[in-house]
Amino acid sequence: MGAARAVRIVTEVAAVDRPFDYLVTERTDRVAVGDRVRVDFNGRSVRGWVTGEATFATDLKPLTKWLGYGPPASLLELLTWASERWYSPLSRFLVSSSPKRLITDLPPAPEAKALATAVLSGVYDVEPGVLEVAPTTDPLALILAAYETTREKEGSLLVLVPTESWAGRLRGRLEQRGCDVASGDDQWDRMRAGWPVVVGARGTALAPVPKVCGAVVIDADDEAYRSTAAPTWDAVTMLRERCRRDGAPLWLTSSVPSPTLLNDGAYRSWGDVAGAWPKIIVVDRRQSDPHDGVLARESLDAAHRALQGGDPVAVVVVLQRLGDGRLFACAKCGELARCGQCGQAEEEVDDRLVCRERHEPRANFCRACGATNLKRLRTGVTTLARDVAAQLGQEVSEVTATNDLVGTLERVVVGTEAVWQRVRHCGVVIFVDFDQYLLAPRSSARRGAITAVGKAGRLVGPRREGGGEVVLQTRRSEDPVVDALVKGNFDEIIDDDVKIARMLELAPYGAEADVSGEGAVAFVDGLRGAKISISSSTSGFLVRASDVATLTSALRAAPRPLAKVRVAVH
DNA sequence: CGGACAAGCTGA
DNA sequence: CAGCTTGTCCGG
Repeated sequence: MGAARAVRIVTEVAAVDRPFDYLVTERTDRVAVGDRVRVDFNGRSVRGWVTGEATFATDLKPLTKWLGYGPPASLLELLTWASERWYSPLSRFLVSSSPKRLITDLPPAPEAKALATAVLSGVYDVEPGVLEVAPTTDPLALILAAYETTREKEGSLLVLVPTESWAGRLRGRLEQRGCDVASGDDQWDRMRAGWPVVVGARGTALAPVPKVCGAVVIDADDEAYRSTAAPTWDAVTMLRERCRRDGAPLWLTSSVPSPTLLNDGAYRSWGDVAGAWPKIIVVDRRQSDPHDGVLARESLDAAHRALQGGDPVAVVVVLQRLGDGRLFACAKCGELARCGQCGQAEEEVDDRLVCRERHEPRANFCRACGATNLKRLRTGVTTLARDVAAQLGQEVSEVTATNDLVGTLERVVVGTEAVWQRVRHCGVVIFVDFDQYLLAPRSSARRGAITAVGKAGRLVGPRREGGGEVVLQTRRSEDPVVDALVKGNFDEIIDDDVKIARMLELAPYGAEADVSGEGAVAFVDGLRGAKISISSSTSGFLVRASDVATLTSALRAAPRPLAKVRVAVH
């Protein structure tokens, strides 16, 4: 009979974010750190996790039952770090790296096999770090290179892509080349057993592999890598920390690396960047005939060229609707109505022009030529589709996130950015109103504009291979973003964004958290005295600090009010 | 979170 | 003052 044993338990009850000790009995003596257990907690039976060993005491209650495997012990420290980093109960992260169904058996993991030499011939060494990669460049060679360089080391290679459907396709391609891949919640047991490769979306950053030997994140700036629900953790920050702890290399790709991604480091180009961007045609709508329809003459020409080709879907027309705001432009000279202070698009309210921030409401006239005749520019997808159909003399399919129509699309598709999900290839993508990106009231708008063109590029193919075309209809042809897209060179944009982030102390040169909910006022009140600044925002408060550590320690030190508070640490 | 128990409110 | 609501505390 061995010494009596006790373990530390964190329960599923997220509101009680603190461990409790329980006694290990004969029927629960197989428990290990990380495992799922059932305990009697204040009179009710709840599930929990073993987070560590505890010192024996006589007044402890016994564990009720061993339920199955949970995250490996080696992952618990990272999860604890994450709960502090994003101001969250530990149980939230324990759930994220636990299986949906209980797992009581683990399969033996295979060894990481060498790739066939035929496959390897196209693979070359790539140093870890941030890689600038054109959107049409196939990342498979990079992933295979990462696999080959880490294969002999102990642990699993994590490969992240923005969507599950991409992960499914990538998985098949890696298996074809001889990799043993685990992906999806139904293969949680394989990950827990330490499968050589794990492929998936955001959640893969918390895959229950015991050790990471390397990680690759494709399109690391994609918004899909950040959780929109609290805790608002992001896969890149998580993997940086995970790889640092496991001494594993990390490869991050992006077509326009953000300051956060660069994180004070440098980036290198991978492959032919400029030539792998699509061919761009800029159409300045200030100069086009005002009697033209939504598509300018040059856009119509490009559409007709595409319709000559064999693509089932030849033409994609994209309209990004950002809120209900409408753009106004001068009916005479075509210049956009923009705020003199912030440069954002203005809209008409009570016969006056105001920007979103209501900086300086002003009389209804054009700054450029003084004309008082302004016209509304924005249209919805349905009216746009009708106009495009009339202009091209073709049947048109509408694609938006809400109308997930199944079946075949017409050769001309009009829609929001939901089209990237529906169409795989086409001859031309036309952004009817590219200014919607350029003038979006977000600091990341410039990169958002470039990313959107990159997604369009995936449909039409790279310029070097004589792919299709991307048409940008704009009133801001002189914009540096448009210029960079035409050249396929984003160095200036990337450097500028870093300078702006430094100047404004945006991430990674400063840290921010949104505080909202009923108890936000009381919570923010309790933050006084800490080295932080507090300002009100649309949803509540914006709390800022010089760095993440200062921010999270201030948040943790503040008393939690009874009313609900949502804290989103960026 | 949710049960336990205490303190406050109400009505015949 | 029973019977109910609302508040506060605490869990191993």
